[in-house]
Parts: sequence; C-alpha cells; structure tokens
Amino acid sequence: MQSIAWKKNNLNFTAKIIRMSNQPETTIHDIAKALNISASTVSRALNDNPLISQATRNKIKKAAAEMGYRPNVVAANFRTKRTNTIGVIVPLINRHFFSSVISGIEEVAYEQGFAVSISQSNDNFEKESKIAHSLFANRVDGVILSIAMGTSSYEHLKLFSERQIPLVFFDRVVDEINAYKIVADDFRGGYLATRHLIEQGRKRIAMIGGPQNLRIYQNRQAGYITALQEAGLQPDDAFILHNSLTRKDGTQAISKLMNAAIRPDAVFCANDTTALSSIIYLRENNIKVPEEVAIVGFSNEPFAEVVTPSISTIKQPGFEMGKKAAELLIRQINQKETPDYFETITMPTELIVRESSVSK
Amino acid sequence: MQSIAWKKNNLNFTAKIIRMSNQPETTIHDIAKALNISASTVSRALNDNPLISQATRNKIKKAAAEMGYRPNVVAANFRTKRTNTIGVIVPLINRHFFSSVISGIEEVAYEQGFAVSISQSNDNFEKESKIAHSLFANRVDGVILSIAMGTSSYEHLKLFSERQIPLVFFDRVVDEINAYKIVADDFRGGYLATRHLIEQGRKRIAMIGGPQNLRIYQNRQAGYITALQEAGLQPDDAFILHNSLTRKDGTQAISKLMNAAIRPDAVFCANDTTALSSIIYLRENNIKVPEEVAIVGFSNEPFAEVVTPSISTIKQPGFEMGKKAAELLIRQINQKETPDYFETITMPTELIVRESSVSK
DNA sequence: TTGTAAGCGTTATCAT
DNA sequence: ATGATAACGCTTACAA
Repeated sequence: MQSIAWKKNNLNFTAKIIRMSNQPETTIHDIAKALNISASTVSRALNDNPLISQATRNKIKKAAAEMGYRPNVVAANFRTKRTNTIGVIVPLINRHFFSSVISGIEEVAYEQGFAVSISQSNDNFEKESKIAHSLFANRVDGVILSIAMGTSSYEHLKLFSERQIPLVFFDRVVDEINAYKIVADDFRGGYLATRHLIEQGRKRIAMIGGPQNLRIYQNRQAGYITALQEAGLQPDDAFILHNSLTRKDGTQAISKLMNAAIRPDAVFCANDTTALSSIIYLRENNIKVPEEVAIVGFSNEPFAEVVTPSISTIKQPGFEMGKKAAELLIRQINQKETPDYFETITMPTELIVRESSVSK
Repeated sequence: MQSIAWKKNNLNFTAKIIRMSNQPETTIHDIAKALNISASTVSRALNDNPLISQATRNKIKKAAAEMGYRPNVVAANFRTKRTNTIGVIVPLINRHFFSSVISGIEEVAYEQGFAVSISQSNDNFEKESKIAHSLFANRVDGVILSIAMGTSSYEHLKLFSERQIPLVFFDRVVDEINAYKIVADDFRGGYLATRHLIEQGRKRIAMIGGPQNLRIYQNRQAGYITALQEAGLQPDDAFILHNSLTRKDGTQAISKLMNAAIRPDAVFCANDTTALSSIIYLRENNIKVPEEVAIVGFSNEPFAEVVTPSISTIKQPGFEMGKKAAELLIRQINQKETPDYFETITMPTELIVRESSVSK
C-alpha cells in the first residue's frame, strides 16, 4: 500500500501541470474576504452556530451559495478527528439478510447525519482484517460488523477497542470482545423449526449445522436439541453434520444422510442455502419432499419462497437488527464514554411454514 | 446536515473531558524526535520514497512499528487532495448482478490500493442525489455508478464532471453525459432470447419491458423486435408492455397479457424478477410453462436456476463489467487529464437455456 | 540523502 | 456577536 502511494505520486507530477486550468475550490476564506469578515465567522455561520446573528448568517449562506462553496469535509474531518462515517463489514452483501441489515443501518445513519461505508469480507479472515485496517486508518467513527466464518483471531478488532472506537456486532458476534451485540433469537429459531417438524409427525430429524466456532450456529443447534429432548426424542450424533453451509456443503451433507443405514425423515438446515441444495439433491434422486423427507431452512432468503417446493424457514428481523445496531453505535459515538456494561440484544425469530415441511 | 454538526460539537464538549485518559496517537513527528531525524524523512521512508537510504528506511519502519504508529490517512488525504477511495452507487446491492459488479470493482480497486465505498440508491432519485453530494464532499477520487430508475435529472452528476472527477457508468448509463460507459450487450441479449423462442416454434411472443427512458431497456426491446422481424413476425404493440419490472409489475403485466383476446405463447421478460412472477402467476392459473407459454428472463439471478421450472435467461458478465469499470476509472484518476473521447464498452451477453422455454 | 518550512481548509481558543 | 491566530498531521518544494 505504501509503495503504491509513491508510484502514484510520481504520476501526479506531470498531472499537475495539465490540471493548471482547474478553477480552485472556494474556501471559507474566500467568502470571508468577499464579505469583509473573518473566516471563523463564516465557519460558524455555515455550521449554524447560534452565536452568529441571523442577519450575518443569511448573508454568509447566500454568498456561499453564489460562490459555489462546497465544504471540504476532509479538512473538517481532519480538524475535528471525526468523519461522521460509520463502517460496516459484512461477510457478503449479496445475502438478503445482510442487505436488509444494511438497509436498516443506512436508514438511521442517514437520519442522524452519518455516512455509511460498506465492505464485504467474503467470509475471508484476511480480507476482513484488511478492511478493518482500512476503516481504522480512515478514522471511521464506529464500526458495525458480522464476522467472517474464517475469523478466529480478533487482533484486527483490537485496533478499535484500544482506541475506544465503538464497535457493534450483529449476527455473527464475538464472545471474547466486550461490545454491544445484536443477535436474532437463533436458539428459538432452531427450537421452532424442530418443534414444527416434530408436530408434523417426524421422528428421525437430522440437522445440517454450521461451524461451531460461531455462536449463532451453536444456538441454532441447541434449539434443535432442546426441541428433540422436549419431545422425548434422543439427539443422535450421526444425524448432526457440520460444514460451511455452502450449496456444495449442503449437497454433500444431504447425500451422506440419505446414504446412511438409517435415513432421516426430516432435516433442519442451519441456512436456506443448504436447504435448497438438499431439496435439489432429493429431487434429483427421486426422494419426495416433504413426503419422504421434510425440510426447514433458516433466514428466509427470497428464493425460499419461490422454489418448488417452497422452503419453510426461520425469519430474522434483519432490517430491525440493522436499525438497532446503528442506534446503539451512534449513541456510543455521541456519548464518547465507554458504557459500563454492554448488552446483547436478542431479536425475535419467526417460523414461516411453507411446502417443504408440511405433511399432507 | 450543517445544523447536526453543531449539535454534535456541543456534545463533544463534555466528552472531551471524559476522554482525557486516551493516549494520543503517534505521529511522524514523534518518530522523528525519537530517532533524532526530521519528520519529512520519516514521511518519505514510510512511503517508500526511493530517495531514502535502505538503512534509515528500515530503522524508521522498525521504530514506527514499535511505537504503534498508524498513519492518519485523513491528514494525508487532506494534504494531497486525494482519498484513494472510489465511490460506487448502485440501485440495490441485493441484486446478484450488482453485487457481482461490485465484487469486480473491489478486485481491481484493492489491487491498486484504492478503497471502495458502496452506496445504494434504492432506485430513488433523491437518495442518489444525496449520495452523490456526500461522495463529492468526501472527495472521492472517482465514481462508478448505475443510475436509479427514478433518475431523469443529472444535475447531481455535474458535481463530478465540473470538477473533473472521473465518472464511469455501467449498465444503466446516461447518454447525455460524456464518460466511459460499460454496458452488457442488451440488444443482443434481447435478440438471442427472442430468436430462441422463435426456434422453439413460438409465434405470438410478447414482451414485458422496462422503463423506456433507460437505454438498456430500449436495447433489450430493440433486440426483441429485430429478432421478430428477421423471422418475418410482425411486432405487435399490444404484446409489448412497459413497467418498472418489480414482482408486482410482472404479475400485472402477465395477467393483462393472458386475459387479452389473443394470448401470447411466449413472453420475453426484461428481467428475471418479472419472469419469476409471470411463472408464479401462470402456475396459479394452471397455465403450463413452457407448454402453453414459454418464458425467458434477463440477468441470470441465482433464483432463476432453482425455481421450478428453471428460468431460461440472459447472462451478463457482471464481475467482468465491474473489473473493466474500475480499470477505466483508475486509469483516469491516475492520468488526471480528461480523455479526448470516451468509449462505450459493450460486453457480451449469453443465452442460458433452461426449462421455462424448451418445448419438449 | 536529509532537513527546513510552508501550507492544505477547517475548527477552536482566546480575546475583544 | 465577531476577529485573530494557532493547531490538526501530513506532504513537498526548496535548500543544504
């Protein structure tokens, strides 16, 4: 990164000559000169500082508009050490859940005068770490993130905690770090999904679970196990598989389950992606869904509704989670002091029953 | 925005006292002092300026690391008037096509030492305009964008062109503005889709088209018409509908088509969303796809593959388009001079044949 | 190869 | 209610 900077500066050398013609930006000093007042007055007026009289304020704003003044926020950020920007790191922006969260974050951030800078880690630790360093270097006022599946070291997040830059986790949270955390009720989601399958008369309910280093997947599984036990069903290790929940992982998992001596009559999948690949696998192998195997997914991705059979799933309140995360972050940014204790806020999940799980 | 800034500064007043304990950031001056050299040498060394000897460079970097030095890029950006950041505005990050483009942009941007700031307009003109102002105020080095459906005034983009901030359009481009444009071959896409339907023996091919103020939808339709004419089929205005291509629009459009005196035996939809809602409508009304009505969509959204019947569609090279857009933008940023003429780069589209269009 | 010093545009302190 | 001035941390001519 550093060496690149140097190369660029070399290029700039010739560029500068060419750009001579560019009109320079109007600054508060230009306005001050034009109006025969001081730059500080201009600055105050433009920021609606109440010390400035209404009359001069109007005069200044009018002049600013006429002169095509554009505040240089980089200069202001530099001076104030604030950027009015919050950084967001998500594994993948292309997941409906994550983009819902982002929309929620944006809604409250914009309302409060913050810009939002979004980056995706691609579920890759290296990338996440790079992004964290970049956000830090760019002095974002706070960060909202859901960590990558591949992340197990949290060194890169110390950047923020050490300098008291507020951090809010959502969904994939880190227990070891003290911060506000917004999670969906994954336990209840797993519980509801499994209980629903039990209510449909299923007895041999398998689970395709996610990486157990992530709390959300632990919780979904815990809900599953609790529901089984509550119904007097014995959880069976052979029926619980773990992987990274990609399309391919799902296919492998369902294939393993269906080729075992004892086949499940239902599968609870820890996300919709593996629910989908399970359904496709079963269809290709002429195993009827839901008649022979019932399926429930997790997250309510848009495709879950339109696939045939449509996928029963657990809905997470992504938009609301995003709003909440942004609210908590901005409150911390504005208060500046570190809160005494950090809550973990759990938001309700909801079962959506569709075709893939309903015995006729 | 301005008045908000003032309120925040008020809050900071008390905050500052509380934060007294914060250790101040290490600066290049601290390093200089510690090593008894000048700050400029430190700056040069850290930027790998070849003027600095290997020995002192190593010494400085070591000290910087030990002292926990973190470059203040806001200060550097302020000084150099560059932010090494490119802004991206897309209608919706949650569309597979757009997130593919974003991934392509990120790939080359990161490689070249640029950060990427992503925003979504939600297909809303006001939001797009706000974002443009925010990106401008934050002095991004260049912007890549696909305009919102609701955008018809381009005042907000003059911000960039007037100050020679390079702009690259992709997909939804603006004819009136002189800039590099990266588009998929929409004409050919429309042509291929329609020709495919003709080859399947369809005679009454309708089209659900997009807003005609957007060139891409004009082109998709032009391809459709050309294919029809080439086959000696007469384009029929009653068979061509226009709307905003949402799920709901698609349902309304297909319903109108199917309730008319003369029903189509095939529909080319200008996006996959309307292809999907058409299929759902047809299924609900017991009209067989593809037997009675064949469907082709556009964009190859992930759901197109997994829906039943799977949707034949046109694939756009989103990732490649993103890479190309970023390359062109960064070239302009580095060269700084305005190119003499701007190319419009058309990237190939491809027909993907699936179940929704193949007569058995 | 290194140092000196000016300056980027803004905000904030202190004075009036 | 307004002004003068310093300062933020960095880069970069120019000097040595």
